Amino acid sequence: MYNILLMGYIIVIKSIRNSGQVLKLTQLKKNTLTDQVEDKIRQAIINSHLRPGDKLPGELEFAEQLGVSRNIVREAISRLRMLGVVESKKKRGLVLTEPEIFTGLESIIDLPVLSSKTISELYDFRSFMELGIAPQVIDKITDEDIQELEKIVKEEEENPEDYHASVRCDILFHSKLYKITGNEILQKFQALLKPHMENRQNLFDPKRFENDDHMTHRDLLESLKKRDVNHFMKIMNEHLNPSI
Amino acid sequence: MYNILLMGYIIVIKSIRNSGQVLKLTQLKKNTLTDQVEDKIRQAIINSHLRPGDKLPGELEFAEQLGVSRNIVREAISRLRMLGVVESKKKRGLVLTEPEIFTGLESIIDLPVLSSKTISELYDFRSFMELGIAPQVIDKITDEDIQELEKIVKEEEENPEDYHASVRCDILFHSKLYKITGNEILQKFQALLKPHMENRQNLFDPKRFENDDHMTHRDLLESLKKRDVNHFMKIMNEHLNPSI
DNA sequence: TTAATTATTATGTAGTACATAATAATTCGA
DNA sequence: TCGAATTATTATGTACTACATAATAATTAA
Repeated sequence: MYNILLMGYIIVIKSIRNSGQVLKLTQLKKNTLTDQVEDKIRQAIINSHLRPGDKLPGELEFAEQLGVSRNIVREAISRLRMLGVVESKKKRGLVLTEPEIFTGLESIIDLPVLSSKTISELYDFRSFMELGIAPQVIDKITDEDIQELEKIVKEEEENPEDYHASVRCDILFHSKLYKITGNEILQKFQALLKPHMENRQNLFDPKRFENDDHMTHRDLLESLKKRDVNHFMKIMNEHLNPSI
Repeated sequence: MYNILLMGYIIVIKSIRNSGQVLKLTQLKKNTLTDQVEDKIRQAIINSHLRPGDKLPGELEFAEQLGVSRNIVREAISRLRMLGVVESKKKRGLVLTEPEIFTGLESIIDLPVLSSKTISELYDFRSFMELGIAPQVIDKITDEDIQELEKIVKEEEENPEDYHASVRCDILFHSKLYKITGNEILQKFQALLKPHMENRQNLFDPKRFENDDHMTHRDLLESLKKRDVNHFMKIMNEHLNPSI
């Protein structure tokens, strides 16, 4: 498989019959100059083993070296700046920075462009983690953490009829578990999905509360007190997937 | 707390003493025009309830309406285009599209800008999921899946000394589990981290293989055959966290 | 010597110009 | 009259120029 450049298009040729037959063009993908320059700059960063804080060439230098207008270079850099990969200040030029890992996700999550399937998968994704953190939670949980969880559960138990309180406590309870792991990426991810969750009741399926033998936050908390991983995973699974 | 606009700066005033004292400027944050326009366009998309496939105003219309140069608008749109939120074709203008959810993450993951802490947390993040998918795996696994896993495990067992084969089989085995869940976001995420994992042996800690009573892929497979969630979670946890 | 002032320079923004491609409008031929 | 071919139109893609702005470097003045 190789590529040829033709009339501004990059034609990806996956297979060519040598027996005199016609070319088979399976994919046709146009890269704008901006795309190419963005890639070049990214490659330059990788190849030069730059680290956050290091200085990059100026816009004009990029433009000259790549033979494109400063305009194009600015568009490319603008993307990297949005992602938090570089910062640019007047006179000082470009400086490599450490980005927030979910900056890109954050900037699309609130747009009405994600399919319901994707949203649904995101929720599952989150549910996976909720269970998966069990060992870390058991490993790291302190007595203070348990006291805090106790408070949340008590507030929930005192308002058995208040739906909104239930939702709030649910989020509080699980957020606290995230926090116990100490994993900041996890917490960022959860914070990103939070606004969505609060608008979607279907996550907090009322059926879960109708069933008498479903696992409540109280059950989870009591299990946590035992500090038994396997037991906690079992209860958490039954809490998250009451139908199983 | 409120903001004022002064000489191109947005000055965030957090507190003002009324007793005749001077202003206290706690934060000074400059938003470039491009940042603002990008935000405007994103807000426009949200407020207009546009869906993928819908058409957006042209660059010039944005520029006129916002009172900025076309240059600025192009930079802002360029960012959205990179994220896969919009596509722009000549004459047709801008069209809203559904982005890949991890496009942003994908474009920074290979850059040498992430701290070792972040990388480490990412791996933990992945480890959480590896365990968290257990219920879905048990729920959805077919006999064919088990046969396929059997093949992978056998290949691993036939090359007990080959380190690279071990790593490859490890990835194959767990990737297969991801696939069984059917969650595409999960698979994308895993694919994103794969190149990193292959370069980092510390993930495949040799200690795991030194210990005689650690849980192997064979153990995981045999547990899967029983289709017992709790047992599988237990084994998976011991496989992932042999020290515990 | 140090503080104040003045260049210098790279980014930020504006504006013009033209190429290009996709669509719309028009013309031409049967 | 209809359909095909041609031409016009229009929005994006790229280039270039110009100037404001801010941060640094260089210079001058006390």
